[in-house]
Amino acid sequence: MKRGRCETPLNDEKLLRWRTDFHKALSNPIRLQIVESLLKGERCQCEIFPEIGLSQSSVSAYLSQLVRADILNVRRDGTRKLYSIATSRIFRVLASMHDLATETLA
Amino acid sequence: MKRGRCETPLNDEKLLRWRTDFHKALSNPIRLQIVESLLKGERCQCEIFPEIGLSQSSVSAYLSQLVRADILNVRRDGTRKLYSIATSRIFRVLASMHDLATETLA
DNA sequence: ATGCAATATCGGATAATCTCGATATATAAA
DNA sequence: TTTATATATCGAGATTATCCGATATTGCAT
Repeated sequence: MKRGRCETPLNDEKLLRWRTDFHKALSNPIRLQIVESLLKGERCQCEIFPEIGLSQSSVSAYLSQLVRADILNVRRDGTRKLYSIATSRIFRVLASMHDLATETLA
Repeated sequence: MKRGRCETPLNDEKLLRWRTDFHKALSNPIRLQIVESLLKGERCQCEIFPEIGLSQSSVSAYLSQLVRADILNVRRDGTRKLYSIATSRIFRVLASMHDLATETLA
């Protein structure tokens, strides 16, 4: 009985959790702004947090949260950490969300 | 200086708020389940809340929240209230979110 | 090793969310 | 008008989120 190449068929519970965690991560204006500020490319925390206007510790925690939600990637660059949007699929969802918002508010 | 048919050009602040409110509304497993249960069509609260397994008052509040976030529509039908997904654009966003989740977890 | 700059973590204060039971309101029917 | 059903609102306790300053850690250069 072939069912595709997935051994453990996608658990609905896990799927639901992942989706709510995704939404929770973007349910805060600061975090959404951080993500939006990465649409044009990779940036380090040291660039992000002064322009956000929140303490370094808060922005650090927010960035970790966004990474845990699979929304951002991190990589080291010497003493810094560079953050970027995890996958092109995230771009697509963000774009469709922006469209939904503008059309709904229009 | 023509700028399209929108008098007050879309305020970024309002847009950001709407988007975070949208995500917040879907950041709870119960609320996401409620929305998903409406994918097949309109239903009343009296159908929804027993299968959700939460108190009537909680589900009532959640439904109002989803309406306020422009995710659901309501209409009266006698003593009941029928809820449905607000627009087809919501369907599209939900579908793209489902795809993102399954692909990310795969 | 020492110092510096970037990032992470901890403890805590305040605010928001979740959820309930109890109660109030609204609609329709008898 | 009274009753029954569906929905809404209130008050409260438990949990979680938000944010900070202080402190720890990490990696690089000197």
